Amino acid sequence: MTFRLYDSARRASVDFVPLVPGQVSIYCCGPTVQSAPHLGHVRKEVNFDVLRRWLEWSGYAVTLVSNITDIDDKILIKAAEAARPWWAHAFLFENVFTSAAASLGVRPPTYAPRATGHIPEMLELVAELIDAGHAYVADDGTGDVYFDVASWSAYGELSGQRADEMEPSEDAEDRGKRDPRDFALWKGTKPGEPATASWHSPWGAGRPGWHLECSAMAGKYLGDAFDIHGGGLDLRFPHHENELAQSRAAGRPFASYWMHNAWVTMKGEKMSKSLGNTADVAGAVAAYGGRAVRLYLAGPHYRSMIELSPEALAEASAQLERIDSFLNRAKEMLGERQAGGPAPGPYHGAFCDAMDDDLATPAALAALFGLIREGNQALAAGDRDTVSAALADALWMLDVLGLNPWASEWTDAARGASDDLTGVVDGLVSTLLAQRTEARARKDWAAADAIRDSLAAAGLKITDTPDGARWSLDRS
RNA sequence: GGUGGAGUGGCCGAGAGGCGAGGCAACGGCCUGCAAAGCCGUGUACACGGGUUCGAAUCCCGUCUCCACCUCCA
Repeated sequence: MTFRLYDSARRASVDFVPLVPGQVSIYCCGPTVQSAPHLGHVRKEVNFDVLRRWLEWSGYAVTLVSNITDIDDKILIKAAEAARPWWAHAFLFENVFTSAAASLGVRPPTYAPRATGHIPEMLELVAELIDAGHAYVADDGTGDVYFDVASWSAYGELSGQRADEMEPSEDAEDRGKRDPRDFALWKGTKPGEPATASWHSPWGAGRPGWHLECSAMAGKYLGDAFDIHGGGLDLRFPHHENELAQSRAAGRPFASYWMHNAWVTMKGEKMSKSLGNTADVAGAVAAYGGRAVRLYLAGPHYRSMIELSPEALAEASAQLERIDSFLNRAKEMLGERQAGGPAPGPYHGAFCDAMDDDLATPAALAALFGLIREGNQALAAGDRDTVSAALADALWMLDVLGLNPWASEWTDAARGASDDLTGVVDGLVSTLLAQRTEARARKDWAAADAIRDSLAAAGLKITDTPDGARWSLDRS
């Protein structure tokens, strides 16, 4: 079975055929680093990280480009409010964003180009568009350069919008636009803007428009034609429509497939800064752990809206406990013995089929849980071979999803965290557990339960196993 | 006005003409000193009204409700 994906442009699931056999090039719109990311922003990171991992496991060499928009109206405004230079503001939040993604096990993209580092490429694209008759310099002296939507008849092909049916823009800042639908490629510097936020161009000092950046950077890193363009559903129009128009109008084929993830909602409404209903990534990670948050974001299908609630995160956490409980018990049973190679069973095949079917993570998780049930049965029956195979395959599936607790992205994060006191707690708790074991041995249940209760009060869950008591953090 | 999406059992969440995805919760049983975990079992759900069909949550027609995009937005 080959990989199939839902192409937003064609509005259908189609077989994926890369431009170059064995290679996949992906451009995914990254953050505008104006403030800390919320869960909606990182959903995209997680979704596309899963895509990348699946393609890599499928044998493709993947190049993933995710840009950093580090110059933009909002950055200038927010930086001014914070009384810091815009470039310092942008870099600060780029770092916040990067660590938020890392805290969810998202691997860094192959390239993360910053808009400000690619002004020459952007100017080149603008020049091409002007030469081709698809862009014009505003005649009001502002130095703005606009894309001429009326000159590009295919405009609207991505979003299905017909230019003549659109609501007229109420943008008061139209300045020198010939048509309200035209969008800025280059913004002439306005009075009062920092001199550092201004670059020379043949049309006067200014800075790039948002849409222009992505086309220019995609072209530089992936070439005029590449495989997949991704981003949040809300970018489809106008941002992606504009990217597509300006790229094709400049003679560049651009993306073969468009993938858009749905957003995170709160009380049924889209999470967004303008609505003020955002949930901080760091807070969720602190409360539930990065893997639980990742599972919450990656579990539902990427094209489904997901509602954020404490219950939803708690459930993801409960699911993770079921997974980890099997992993840990299997590891204990097998000891140092390596998990066996996955003799691919029905669950393995079901998992792969699901992932090949437009990243159907819900069905993939169902396969994982089926495998875990099988593994738990084998555990109870003392069937080491089956446990070994189930463990190996479960770890493989978890690697695909970025949820393998023993993979470096999670073990490194734990090791690097200054507040990881696992070893310390283990030392303290083991003494108490030893006392409890003695109490149980002499059937002093009251004493044994008192120790368990006191540990529970401290937030630790104690589980008795045939090989002794185990403790874990109780996140429920 | 234009363009899309959604309404599934107590909850979350898949599926998209015919065998009850999966998870969480609940209940019963096994196991356990008791728990926990695990295992076994228990659910006849698809907004509403019609229609097509041997058969519809899935197709068609109509209705209602919700959300989003068309303006910065993952």
